[in-house]
Amino acid sequence: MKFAKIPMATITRLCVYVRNLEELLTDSVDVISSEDLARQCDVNAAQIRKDLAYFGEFGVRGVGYHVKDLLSEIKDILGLNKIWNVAIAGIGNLGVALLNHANFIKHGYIFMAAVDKDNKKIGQKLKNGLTVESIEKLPNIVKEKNIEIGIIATPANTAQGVANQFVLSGVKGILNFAPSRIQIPESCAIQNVDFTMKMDTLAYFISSS
Amino acid sequence: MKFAKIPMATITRLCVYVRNLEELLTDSVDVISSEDLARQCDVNAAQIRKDLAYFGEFGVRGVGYHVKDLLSEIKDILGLNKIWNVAIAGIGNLGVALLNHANFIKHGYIFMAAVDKDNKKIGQKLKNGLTVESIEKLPNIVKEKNIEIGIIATPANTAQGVANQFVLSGVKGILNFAPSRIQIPESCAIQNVDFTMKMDTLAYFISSS
DNA sequence: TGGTGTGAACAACTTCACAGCG
DNA sequence: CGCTGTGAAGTTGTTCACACCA
Repeated sequence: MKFAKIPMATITRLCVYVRNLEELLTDSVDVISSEDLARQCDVNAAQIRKDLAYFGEFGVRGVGYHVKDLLSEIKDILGLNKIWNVAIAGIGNLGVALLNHANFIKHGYIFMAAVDKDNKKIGQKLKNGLTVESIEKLPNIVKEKNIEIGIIATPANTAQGVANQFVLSGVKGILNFAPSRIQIPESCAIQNVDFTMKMDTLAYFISSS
Repeated sequence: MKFAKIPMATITRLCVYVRNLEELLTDSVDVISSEDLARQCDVNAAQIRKDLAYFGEFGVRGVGYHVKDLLSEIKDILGLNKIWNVAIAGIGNLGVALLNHANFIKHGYIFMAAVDKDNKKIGQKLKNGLTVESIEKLPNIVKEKNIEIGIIATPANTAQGVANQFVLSGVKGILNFAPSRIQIPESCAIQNVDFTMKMDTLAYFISSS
C-alpha cells in the first residue's frame, strides 16, 4: 500500500486522529482499537485502518493501537514533530488574532515575522515581541529567518499580490485567510481558510431545511 | 433532477460561483458560458451545468447564462438574498476580528449581539455599537433579536458548552471557530472553521514533497 | 450554429467482510 | 480469540459525449 495516491480526505482525518489521540493521551489511555477511536472521531473503523495503511502498519492484531506510538507516527507523517517558522502578512484585527492564537504554538508553529504594507503599522511593536516590518523586506526576512510558511491575513484584493511576494521569497506553503482564490505555482502548497464561504454554506442549510 | 440528494461539494462550488459572478457583474459582463465560468472558477464546465441542474434550468442554449440572473438565482438557492441576524460568543482577539470583518456585512450577516462569560468583558462597548453581554442572557437575546446564526469564537474547551447554549436558545446554525468538533442535534446546522487543521494539512504537503 | 442539460461511462472514495496474525 | 490489514463490493461524485433547443 506504500505507493498509492493518498486522498485529501485521508490527510484531513489524520489531523482529526491527532487531536483525539492527544486527548486520549491526556486521559492516560494506553491502547485503543480502531472501533473505539472511530466512535470518538465520528468515522468508520475500516476508514481509520485504511487511512493508516497508506503509511504503514502501526497496530497490533488482536490488541489495537498504542496511543502514544500512533500519535507520534501520525505526527511524523503530518510533519508535526518539528518547529515551523511562520511569517504573517496583514496585521489587522485578524492578523493580530492569529498572532496571539495559542493553538499555533502548541503544534509547533512559531511566528518569526509580521509584515504589512501600511506605513502606520510598520515599526509597531507586537505583544509577542515582534516588530511589524515592511512587506518589501519579505525576501530578506524569509531567507534570514528560514521561514517556510506564510499566512495571508490581508483583504481579498491584495491577497494575490502578497501571495506572489511570498512565492518569490521562497516560502513552501501559504495559509490564505483572504476570501479569494489565489493562483500560485505547484511548487508552493496552499490551504484556504474561507469563513465567508462557510457562512454561506450555513445559510444554505438553514434556508433549505 | 429536482429531488436528488445534493452533494456537499456542490454547495461549496455554488459559493465559488457567487464570488466569481459578483466579479463579472462588477466588470459589466452580461453573459457567460459554462466553459468560461469554469475556467474562472477552476472547475470543469460540465460540473457547473450539473451543479445548477440540481436546482433548475438557468441557462439559454446556444448562448450561456445571464450573469445577473444566474447570480440572483444562486443567491436565492443559498439564502443570500436576505438579512441574517448573528450573535457571536467569545469576544477575544478572534471575536473582535470577526465582528469587524467587512465581508460578513457584504453578504447580509449582521451582528446583533456579542456575548462572553468573562465579567471583565461584559459591559464593554464595541466599535460597531454593540455592548458585550453575559452569555447567560443568550436565550433572551436570541428570542428578542431574532437571531438565527451563532458564531463560536471561544477556546476549544468551552466550545461545546457554548454550543449547547446556542442550541437551547434556538439558533438554527452555528459557525464554529474553536479547534474542536462539537456535538449538536440534527435540527441545528453546523460548519467548522478549523484553521489549525488547515495549518497541519499544509505542514503535511510541505513535508512530503 | 453553439452552448445547455443530461444519461452513461468513469474515477474516487468508503464500507464490507474476512483472511491472517499476535 | 480479537483486532488489524486489505481485496472486493458498494457508493458517491466527476467527466464525457451528445441529443436537444434557442
